[in-house]
Amino acid sequence: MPTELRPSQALRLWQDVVFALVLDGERDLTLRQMAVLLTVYLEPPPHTVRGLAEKLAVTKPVITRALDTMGRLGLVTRRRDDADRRNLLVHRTLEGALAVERLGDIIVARHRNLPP
Amino acid sequence: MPTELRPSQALRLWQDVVFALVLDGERDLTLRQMAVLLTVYLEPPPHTVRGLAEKLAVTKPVITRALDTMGRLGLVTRRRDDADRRNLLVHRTLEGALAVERLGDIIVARHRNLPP
DNA sequence: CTTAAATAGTTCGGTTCCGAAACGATCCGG
DNA sequence: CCGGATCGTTTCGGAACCGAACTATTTAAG
Repeated sequence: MPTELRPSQALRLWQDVVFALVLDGERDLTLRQMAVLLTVYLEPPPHTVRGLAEKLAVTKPVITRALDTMGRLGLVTRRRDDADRRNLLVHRTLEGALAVERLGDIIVARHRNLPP
Repeated sequence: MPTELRPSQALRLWQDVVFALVLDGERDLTLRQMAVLLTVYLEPPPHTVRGLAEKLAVTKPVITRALDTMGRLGLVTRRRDDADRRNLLVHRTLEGALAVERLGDIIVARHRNLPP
């Protein structure tokens, strides 16, 4: 575990990363969309609409729309579950993995440059 | 400066905090709105619409609308500058300071609970 | 005094997002 | 089979947000 982070440092880190995301100009993901993206890439599969909706405490259409948007951006794909064809499994993509990796690098870099 | 943060830890931290914000149920602030809020509370005054727009590389209406929303939520107030009455100075509020403080505490707590 | 520049706000058409409800597709127990 | 339950999507009206262009107020320059 890293050493303790002071509140002022934590806020500075958060501000730096938020700024990096905003300034990047690219399409801003909603906080909810970001939560979906990180869940898909950080937690073990399978990921279903129902499961994501429960985890985020939001309605299912929110997940459907988030997947629409992120699918358009190439960050995830949807595939039917052959075992139970009602289910829809969310899969990772190379592009999505790279985007998440970039986010991780941004956070690490801003954390490294934090004032003492 | 805290010890180095690994990318996997950084992403887990980001996910934890985003989840805390999403689950809080309260109306989600946009990333841009969050950037404005943190700038007002972490950087020295004065803060003008023009200055915030330049810093975020967005148009002025974006700032005006963000201040509208945050003003409705009681997170900031606007006051005319008596020295130059074209300017509008963004001021902090008690409620806003508490909200930012809560965010800092969330980040610190999630950082502390990070797996090794 | 008059004109140009600067500042913040407003209007416009279009896009995205929201929750609730209705909908079709699929599975399962009897 | 078949009726109910489950799953994801779509539809609906309403709200928020966006950039571009325009307006109103105030300052500064000539």
